[in-house]
Amino acid sequence: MAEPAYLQGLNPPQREAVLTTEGPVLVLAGAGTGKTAALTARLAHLIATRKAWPSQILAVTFTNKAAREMKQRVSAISGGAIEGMPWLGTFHSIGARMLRSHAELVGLQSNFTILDTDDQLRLLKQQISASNLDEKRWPARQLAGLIDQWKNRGLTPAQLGAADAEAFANGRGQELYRAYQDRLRALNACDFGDLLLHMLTIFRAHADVLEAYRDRFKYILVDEYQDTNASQYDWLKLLAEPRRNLCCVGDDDQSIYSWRGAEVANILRFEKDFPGAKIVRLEQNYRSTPHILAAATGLIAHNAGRLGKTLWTEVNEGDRVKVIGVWDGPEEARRIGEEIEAHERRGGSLNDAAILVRAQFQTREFEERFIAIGLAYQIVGGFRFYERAEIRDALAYLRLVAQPADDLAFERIVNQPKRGLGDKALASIHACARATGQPLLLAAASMLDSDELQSRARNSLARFVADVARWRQMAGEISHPELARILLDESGYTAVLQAERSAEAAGRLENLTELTRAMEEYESLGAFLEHVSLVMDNDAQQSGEKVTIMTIHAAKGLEFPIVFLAGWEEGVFPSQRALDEGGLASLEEERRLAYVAITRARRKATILHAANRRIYGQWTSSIPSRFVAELPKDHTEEETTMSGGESLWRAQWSERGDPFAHVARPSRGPGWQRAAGGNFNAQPQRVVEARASAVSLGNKGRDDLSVGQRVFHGKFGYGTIEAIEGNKLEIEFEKAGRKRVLDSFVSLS
DNA sequence: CTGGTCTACCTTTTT
DNA sequence: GGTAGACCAG
Repeated sequence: MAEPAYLQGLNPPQREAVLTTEGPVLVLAGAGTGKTAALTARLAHLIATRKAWPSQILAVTFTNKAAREMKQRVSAISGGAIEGMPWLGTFHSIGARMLRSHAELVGLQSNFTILDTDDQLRLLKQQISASNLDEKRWPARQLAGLIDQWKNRGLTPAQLGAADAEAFANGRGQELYRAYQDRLRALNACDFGDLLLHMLTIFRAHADVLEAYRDRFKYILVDEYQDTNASQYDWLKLLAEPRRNLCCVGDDDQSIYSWRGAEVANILRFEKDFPGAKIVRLEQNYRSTPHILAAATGLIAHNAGRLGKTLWTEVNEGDRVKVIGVWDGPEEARRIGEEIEAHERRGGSLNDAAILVRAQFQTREFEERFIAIGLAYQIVGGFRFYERAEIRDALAYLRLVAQPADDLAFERIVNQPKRGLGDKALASIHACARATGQPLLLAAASMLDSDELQSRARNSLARFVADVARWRQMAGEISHPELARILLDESGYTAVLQAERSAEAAGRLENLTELTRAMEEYESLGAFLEHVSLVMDNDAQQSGEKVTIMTIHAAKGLEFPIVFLAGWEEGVFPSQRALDEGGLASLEEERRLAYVAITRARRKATILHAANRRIYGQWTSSIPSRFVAELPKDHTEEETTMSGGESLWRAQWSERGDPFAHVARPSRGPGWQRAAGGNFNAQPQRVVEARASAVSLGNKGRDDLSVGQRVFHGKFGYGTIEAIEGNKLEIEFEKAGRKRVLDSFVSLS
């Protein structure tokens, strides 16, 4: 009779989702149907009934935000009695945690670095130019995208199918992918995709490891199941067998991450994968008014291949969804500003309002307007704290100290602040590192007592190397925030910023202080670096009331009383890219995105579209999004602020053969790229630099050198070996005089 | 080797 | 329109 607290207030389907603990369960949870409440209750139930200890439950979410929220709610619901669940987290953070324990099985050490997109790109760029490919024709971005896709599908270089192996630069994709993986291993690093892919590899090759995890996880819970990609799916499936106590929660209508490899198919075929699965539908909506719900439902009905849900609500009032047509972008911002001010005058809070946009660039218009009228706003997503240059520099210092093999960190900071170590010096260090197979830092150290570098460069490099060595030693002795402070100080980094005396520099210094402060919350440098690479979200500081501006993607899972949906125009939303490239599938994804957008609103949703907008600094006219026309008329209320009235829109609607026929836009579709790529395969091979080839030739253990021998050095020319000491040679050069050089830089003459 | 100018490309969306 | 990378002059 005394019903546990966590069940109170749950409706029958929610209870079913909570109480069906054994066997596969798929919870189809429509927007605003109390999904998180059910999920957390389920966790509480498992723990309260002693079906499992917190440590025996694997609970996976997609975003850190979701993980954090679930953690908080579970501990609140259980009275904080249970210590946090150790295996509740994002796919990536759990993957990282597992991989740290088994890193050696894939050739990594457990303190491997997790690279972000930026590092990844730089690495690939190097790889591409090392393969004598034209970086312009074969952009690293594209290769990164491909590799990402492969990893999302769970494919290692060896597992690429014939079609994929042909991809990129006339079939060199596979080779580059393999080289990239080798390079990562050498750097003791991995990228996001590897966190899962490596674990898959390990699970498949080491039954004992898999067994141990299967044994541990009595129950598995997956949030946002519609967003899982193939490799996450495989990962889950491996772990869920043979118990099959797998509960997946999702909504096929809210699948908006296919560009990231998410496969809606995963949710659509759940029953087939797990025969006897129980399907629970959460359809009672607690969030929105009937008009909002009906508008969203009517819109999404234009998509085919849905599992189908009927959202309903007990609420029985509310306004229709308002659709406003305005003349241009600035007017759109002005109009929304006015609406928000009106809401404020009625005593409403700024926190009630959110502006949701399709793409990040749309936020600028609002930012400008709101600064002008002094309206407090907050842009979520945008520039992330950890992506700022000064933060990345500071992190690179820390990474290099924690991990001397981190070449990317070395490259980033070796001349930051300026030490007179430019491209030339770096190229030398690179050549040496490549020849000797050492990380850059060690190669740099070994070059110090040679004459490979000019004395000025050598001196400052010597200082740098000694600094790093000293910091490494200190790392063991002092706290990591203290280390960070010392490091920024002694490297001269802060001094440079202080000398600058600009507002911007002051801001950067503040950011660095904030960074060291943030470090204090982590128990070790390693823990902090892990946090940084995985939890790249900006912990929004909620001080004071603010209007929130963000992308629809970022808004998923959130709700606001008043929502403004800006830029519903063809080419903006749905985006031009989606229209050009993805065909029907990507149009449907855009529509799901629209569905997500509308269902964020509790009380009032306002959709806007502008007739003119500046895109790339060019005024472009556009027509209302097809999604506007797809909204059921009974639930909308249209308004236009243009003097021409609706007739203007009608005129544009009628010429719908090619809605963009009148709009000038660069003809650069995927077809163009393919054509361009196919035609220029026989580009002349670049002449390999003499010195580079000399270096790679001389690499095999230099037992071919002896005193008195005549050799050639790329920089100093011909000379005779006077003495040999390890890998260092003392050479009397015919033109340059007596020098000490590394053996890897000379070749037999 | 640095600091300036010029140009190409860009805008999806995120872990 | 703005930025990041390339390119060139001190």
